Amino acid sequence: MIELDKAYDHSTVEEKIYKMWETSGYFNPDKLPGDRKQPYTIIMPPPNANAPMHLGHALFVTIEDILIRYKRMQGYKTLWQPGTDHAGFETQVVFEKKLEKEGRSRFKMQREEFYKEIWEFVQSNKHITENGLRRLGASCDWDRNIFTLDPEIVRIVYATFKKMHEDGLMYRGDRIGNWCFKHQTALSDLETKYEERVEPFYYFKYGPFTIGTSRPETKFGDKYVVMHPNDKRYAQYKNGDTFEAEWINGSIKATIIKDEAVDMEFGSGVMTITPWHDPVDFDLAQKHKLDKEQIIDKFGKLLPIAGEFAGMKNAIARPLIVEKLKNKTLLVKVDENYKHNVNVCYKCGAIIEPQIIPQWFVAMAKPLPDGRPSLRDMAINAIKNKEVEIVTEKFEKIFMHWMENLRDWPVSRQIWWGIPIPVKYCVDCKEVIVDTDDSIKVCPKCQSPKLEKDQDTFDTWFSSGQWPYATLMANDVKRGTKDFENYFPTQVMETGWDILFFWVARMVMMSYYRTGKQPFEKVYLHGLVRDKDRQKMSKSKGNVIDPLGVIDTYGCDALRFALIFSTSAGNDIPLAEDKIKGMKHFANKLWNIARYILANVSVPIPPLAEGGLGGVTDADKEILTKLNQTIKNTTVHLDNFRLHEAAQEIYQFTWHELADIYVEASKKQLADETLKENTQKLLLHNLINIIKLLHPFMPFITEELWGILGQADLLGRHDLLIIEKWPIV
RNA sequence: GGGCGGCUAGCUCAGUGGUAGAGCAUUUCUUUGACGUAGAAAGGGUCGAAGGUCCGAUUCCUUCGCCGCCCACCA
Repeated sequence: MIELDKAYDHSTVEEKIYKMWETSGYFNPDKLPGDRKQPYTIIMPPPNANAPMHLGHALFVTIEDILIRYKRMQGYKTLWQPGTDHAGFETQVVFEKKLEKEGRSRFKMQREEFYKEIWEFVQSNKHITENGLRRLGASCDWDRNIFTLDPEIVRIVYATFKKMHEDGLMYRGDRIGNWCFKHQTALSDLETKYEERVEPFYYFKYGPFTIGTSRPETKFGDKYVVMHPNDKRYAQYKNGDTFEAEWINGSIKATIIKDEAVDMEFGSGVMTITPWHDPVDFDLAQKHKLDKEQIIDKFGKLLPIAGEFAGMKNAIARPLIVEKLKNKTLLVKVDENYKHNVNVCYKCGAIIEPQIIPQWFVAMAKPLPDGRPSLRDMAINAIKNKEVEIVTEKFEKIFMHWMENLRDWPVSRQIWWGIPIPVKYCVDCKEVIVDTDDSIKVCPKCQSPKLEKDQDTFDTWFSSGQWPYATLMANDVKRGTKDFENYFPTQVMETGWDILFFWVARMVMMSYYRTGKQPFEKVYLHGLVRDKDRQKMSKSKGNVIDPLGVIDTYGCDALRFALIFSTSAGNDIPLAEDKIKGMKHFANKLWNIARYILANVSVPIPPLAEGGLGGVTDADKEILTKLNQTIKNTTVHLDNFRLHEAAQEIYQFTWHELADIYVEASKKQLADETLKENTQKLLLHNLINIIKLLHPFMPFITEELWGILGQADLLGRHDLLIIEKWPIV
């Protein structure tokens, strides 16, 4: 007879069990036993290779691992495709901070040198991330592990770029975009945020008009004054009229533009425009075909047009310019309490300066040359037709709303850590040459050998947006598999709602574009893990829970169960250490149920599946009914992504039915010779079933107990629990 | 400005057209051999407010009140 320790000790179990799984090969769908035909695939959202483990990792691993383990037990050919992400901008920002601490800067480095260092930095952190996933119990197929900068992936990304370029969806445009001075790169709208500021709002005399602005330092070149066509005050002026206006650095010849974009109620109801540095002004200038002039350079300094202010940072120049205008008696009044939103970089908080800098864009609303709808419309249709379903419908609404207002996507970044844009420009004839393997040495149009490489890299999301098919296609090249054929489209994409637009939307669009199919059938979105007061966890608040530390203290299973226990899809998750502790108690409860059964049951009940199990006493009948209900409900909940309800169901049964009631009843029944054998069978039957039901949630303790039951000769023939059959009622 | 969501026990949250649920916390009792990381018992909620539909509403509809989030953004 095997006697268990009085308490479950996770520290002696987890590493051993994980190794057992990994060497078994069962993470790899090709090595799963039995004749498995139906695939079930989840592409793991690749964690940033450089990011330290946080609870977000623990949450996504737990959810995806539950789904995968569940389906594996149900006999599916399960592939959970892991990978890590170079995370272009994110990683470069982290690395630049590191350089800053060392008193260095990328702007004083060679590009190759910088790239090499950051590559090594990422490679060394990558293993830490991957081992963290192992400690969380992730049953993903490490044989297929892949990195976003692997050459096979890059080739697929380039092929997409080339096709988009040929199809006229990828274009290089002189459009206004967000510019971060600190990082010296363009950013998409998603990568900026608004902050409320109170700043002075100035009214200046401009010829016969009074104009309002919060940014006098951009106004040097302003030579268009815009007013509403219905503005009765200025009915005597016509569109295109000109006049002389005394301005900051002398007299300016100004032109009147009438446009309904002007709000007569705001400010003075009249404005001058700065098309190079303001999106609204830019649109107006495009519409009326007006000149555009750059006032501020890429570093936030005023250009020579600013006269004596040239070379100054705009913030320093502003009060001086106001002072000068005041001395020229052009300052009318100042509103000191003007509250407005300022666009800032989401990483560093530096003010974003709109700039016209040539960037590559993907057309979102342009129909495809092969007759298919635009990228945007394909994604909208996918949701409407339910080819892609987002779990919890509210996100479908949010998704649609965003999609319908989508603008073209700028995909070039002026950063170095990323996939270079595979384009060369002919110095002589300006031809744009797409060269995905660096093989073109002379201009195909004018034969000039003077070619310049595009210096930019892709937005990370341009490559990760292709991740579902790119990983599978890359596997096929690297490993000679038929993964794309076998596993695409995938079944579930599980990720945080915060990257619904960044990532999920892009994956849907690009997948339809490249493969004609949806990348995944379901999207399950999880929330943010917060502390018990619903505060976001952050280092500065000191409320961060380190998942690996928690695993050391309470065990991985306890952490997983706590994360999943009272959360529904899409809602943020408050997690306190108490909760994890409570779930450790639950693991211990399960352990002790097994301990009791091992001490009291000596006969195996082969063949388990072939019945012979019936209730004799009321307690017997009751527990069998409840067990069957639990199996049924758990299965239905899992099928509908209600993981928390499934967890609660099992918890309730295990503790409050099996332990509290039946185990107690069994003590008397075991003493009665006429009931003894049947009671033993029922105890074992219940234990085996809850171990199976719990396995996706608490993989370590269940696998350990399974092994012990096997050693005690209570299971008949058995393999690892990870591939046992899911109970069926 | 547009959109989405929440409001249920002290706390954190599930759930439901038919007499309200869990975990934690609180109180009392119990050291009988599965487990004191436990067991037994108890207290605690007009399910945000008002109206409507219904035999019946915490659940469906409307309005309102707080709270939160997303998107857009005014010179």
